[in-house]
Amino acid sequence: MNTQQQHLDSKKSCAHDFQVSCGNCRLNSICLPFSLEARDVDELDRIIQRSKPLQKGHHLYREGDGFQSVYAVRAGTLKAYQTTDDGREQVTGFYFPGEIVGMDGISKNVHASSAKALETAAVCEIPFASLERLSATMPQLQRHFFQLMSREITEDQQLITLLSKSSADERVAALIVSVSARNARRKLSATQFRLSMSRVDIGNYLGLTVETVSRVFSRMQKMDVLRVDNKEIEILDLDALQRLAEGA
Amino acid sequence: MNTQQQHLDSKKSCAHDFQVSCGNCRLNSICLPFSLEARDVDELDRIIQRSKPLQKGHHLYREGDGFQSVYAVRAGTLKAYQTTDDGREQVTGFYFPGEIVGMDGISKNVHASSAKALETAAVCEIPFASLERLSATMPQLQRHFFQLMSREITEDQQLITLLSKSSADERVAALIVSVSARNARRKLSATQFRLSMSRVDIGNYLGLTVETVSRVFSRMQKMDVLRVDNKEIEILDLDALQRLAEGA
DNA sequence: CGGCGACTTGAATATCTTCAAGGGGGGTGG
DNA sequence: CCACCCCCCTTGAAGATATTCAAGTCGCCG
Repeated sequence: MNTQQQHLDSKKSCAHDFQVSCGNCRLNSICLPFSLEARDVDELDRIIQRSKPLQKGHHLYREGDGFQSVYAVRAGTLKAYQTTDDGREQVTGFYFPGEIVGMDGISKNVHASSAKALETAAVCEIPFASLERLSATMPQLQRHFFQLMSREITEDQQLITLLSKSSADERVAALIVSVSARNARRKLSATQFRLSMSRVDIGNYLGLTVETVSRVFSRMQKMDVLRVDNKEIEILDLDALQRLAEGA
Repeated sequence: MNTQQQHLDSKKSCAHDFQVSCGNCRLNSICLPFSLEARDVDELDRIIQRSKPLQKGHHLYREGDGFQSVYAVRAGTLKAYQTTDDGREQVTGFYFPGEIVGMDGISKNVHASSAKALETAAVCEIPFASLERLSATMPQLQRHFFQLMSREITEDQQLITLLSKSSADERVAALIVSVSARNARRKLSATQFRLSMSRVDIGNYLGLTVETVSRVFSRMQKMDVLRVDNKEIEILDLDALQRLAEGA
């Protein structure tokens, strides 16, 4: 890819770039550029702003902030959460590299949730107005973004089903399986990884208390399905875990 | 609106039309045409297919069906639901007139859920390929559809919060408040209406058993917040109900 | 080294579910 | 037109699951 190589070179000259371009990003096959032609990727590249790393605990945006952009996660993990009227927090999702966060702000031009880095993270900012403009001329991009939003919908609905129908064991199993699958998608180990989120966040996300999450981990360890060492997870029996997640 | 009147007349000549056009639809201010100019509405009109009524219990589409279109509800109520691997059903949403159903199919070109009429219903079918094409030339339509999808995301996330954090009373109260608000949006009574869904569907949607839903209704009746007569609901104290929904 | 936050574990309690039984309304067929 | 049946809804009592409260451990950062 000659054009990509040129891009790479031209960008390297700028000391403020933290990553070069979508064209040579390790994640481009699962991220927004997916299914775009090389020349279209370059166009997309031009509207994307790569910012400096986001420190652990810092916010990408907050509930109520004006909506300007969606963000592709490049490194690290984010959590999205809402605060209820009475001050409680609800984690609505975790976002891994290659995934898009911030689409909840489109509807009202205001972010409906906050996004916070669970560990040092990096994101690509995609100004939504530019994305809309580009989408009008690039049908594939328009389609792909529709698909990404639709995927967010179906994933939320899966979580709804999980919260509505499943026991504590099933919920935790489903989360671990999900993290495992998303790791595999990025060519990382599906069976050994570090959970970037705390037990509190997990419980919050799954509608359980910390204590319950902890107990479930212990139980699964006793069943030789998992090996848990603080945040380090090793899946010993992925099949069993999947069966658990589906309510066996 | 002269163009609308013409439209109306020209359509009336066709005996198979069940409704005339977006231009004179009672719901156009809350439905897809929202924020479009009159001439754009006409263009939208041309791609929309108005079908004959959908009988109670019949499916608009089923999980696994190829995705072709999204649908605007014109009359009646639909429920969307998924079937889990072990055969259980999860209701993921109720759809009232003016609302769009079927967006979950965009992501994989296959419907991720089924949609079924809870009472005799009518829908406007919007072929998605045409909508995409039109969106490329009508920025407002593109934007509005992005917004509708984003709204579905934020609504799903609200349901997630409800399922994750709220007691049975709060869940039921929230549903009633939601139905009330959606009625008001259509200029119907916010305090008196007929619930088109069964207790089973309500429980399924809210992650509760039928019995629990029934008990909650009874309790609220005793508290003089609601008057419940089978499916007929009268809200006696909307404030109290809202406070309940927010966890008072 | 000290302290604080995150995690684990146990016992008591609450909420919701499950199981069981009965009432009522609408539709169908006699 | 009435009777019957089926489905939906309601209510009660027993039981299960997760929460709450409480205490203690572990690891990390200052």
